[in-house]
Amino acid sequence: MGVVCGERKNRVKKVEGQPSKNLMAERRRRKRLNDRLSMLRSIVPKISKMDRTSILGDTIDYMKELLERINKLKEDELDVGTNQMNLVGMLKELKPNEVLGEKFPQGMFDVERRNIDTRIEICCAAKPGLLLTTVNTLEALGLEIQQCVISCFNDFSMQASCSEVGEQQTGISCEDIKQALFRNAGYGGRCL
Amino acid sequence: MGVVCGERKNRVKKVEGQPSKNLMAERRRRKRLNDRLSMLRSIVPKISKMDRTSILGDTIDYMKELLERINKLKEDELDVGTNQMNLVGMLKELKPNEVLGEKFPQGMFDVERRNIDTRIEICCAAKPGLLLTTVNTLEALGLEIQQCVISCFNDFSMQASCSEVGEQQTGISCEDIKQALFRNAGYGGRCL
DNA sequence: GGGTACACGTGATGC
DNA sequence: TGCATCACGTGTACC
Repeated sequence: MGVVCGERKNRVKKVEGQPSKNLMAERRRRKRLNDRLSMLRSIVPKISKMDRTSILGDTIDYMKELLERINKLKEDELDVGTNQMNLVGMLKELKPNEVLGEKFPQGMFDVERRNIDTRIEICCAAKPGLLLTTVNTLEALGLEIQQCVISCFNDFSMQASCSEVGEQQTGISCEDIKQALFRNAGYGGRCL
Repeated sequence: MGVVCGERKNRVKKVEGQPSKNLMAERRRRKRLNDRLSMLRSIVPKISKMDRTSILGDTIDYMKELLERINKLKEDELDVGTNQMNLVGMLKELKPNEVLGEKFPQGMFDVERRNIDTRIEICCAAKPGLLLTTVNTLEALGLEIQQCVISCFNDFSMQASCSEVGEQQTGISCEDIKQALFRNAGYGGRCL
């Protein structure tokens, strides 16, 4: 139990000069450890008790909480990320004309029928009066614009859903409409 | 120097039964502390050394890193949040007609000049042929549409930037354009 | 061998 | 008083 007498002095006599150095080193070590502990205590916001054990325990809890918050934030960012992708996709779908030049040097004209609707999609180079003549052409073909989104900045883009008016139901084909719009836009009589 | 003999026993004789209990308590305490330290070491991913001091130091660094990551994520979320707000704002600006009914029962017609541009903003109830007549009206007034976004779903919305053509510069006032568009949309001769 | 880090038992202190 | 925690000096193992 640590109670020893004479013979022990002989055992440790050769390290007589050492203890003081070891003592100082141990003191420095304890100081470093306590400093780190103080830093930890100053960083962790929720300290239940000033115990060394409690400090470490609270630190562990706090780190777990931080990790959870990071996971939550990452999930949220993923969500809004996809949402933003959707919005960007919508905008791109709305006006794909900004990248028209490389993809459709001759413009893009698409007409198709869905039930009673005639869906028209145009994307071509803009020029003065094109909007007016296009709307005029559609009316002349007996197509009434029900819903549409039009934008003309660098290019002219139009997406419209039309219904046929008057008695001339099915009197005109999608291809005819397409050719009429194509010519109206100033291109030749043939399109891709 | 820790080397003591008989007389020391006498000094602590009154607490003879105590040391063993304190000893066990101290052992338990040390064990708890080491357990927490092990948990910390298992949680923190980057452990430079197995030192107690290093473990605490690495824990501190890791916590700071986690806090930075949280701040980064929060900033990002704020950014995409505002970006999304911008996009939503753009879309709302593009077609505020969806909420037209409550806000502008008589439609909204705005015309103003900016340098050589005439900016027109219309938001009113949709009706067949309105797009055509509106474009026609603008042309009749000597206004050539340079840039525009038009949408007609539940309501008709148009934002256009026009330039005056021909020799009739400044021959027409913003108010005149406004009244013309207002009448063209089917309303009376007066608008808000 | 000199240096470092840890575990240990112990005394002191606070509640 | 009893119980828990801490600081301390020391012994010892590892490079």
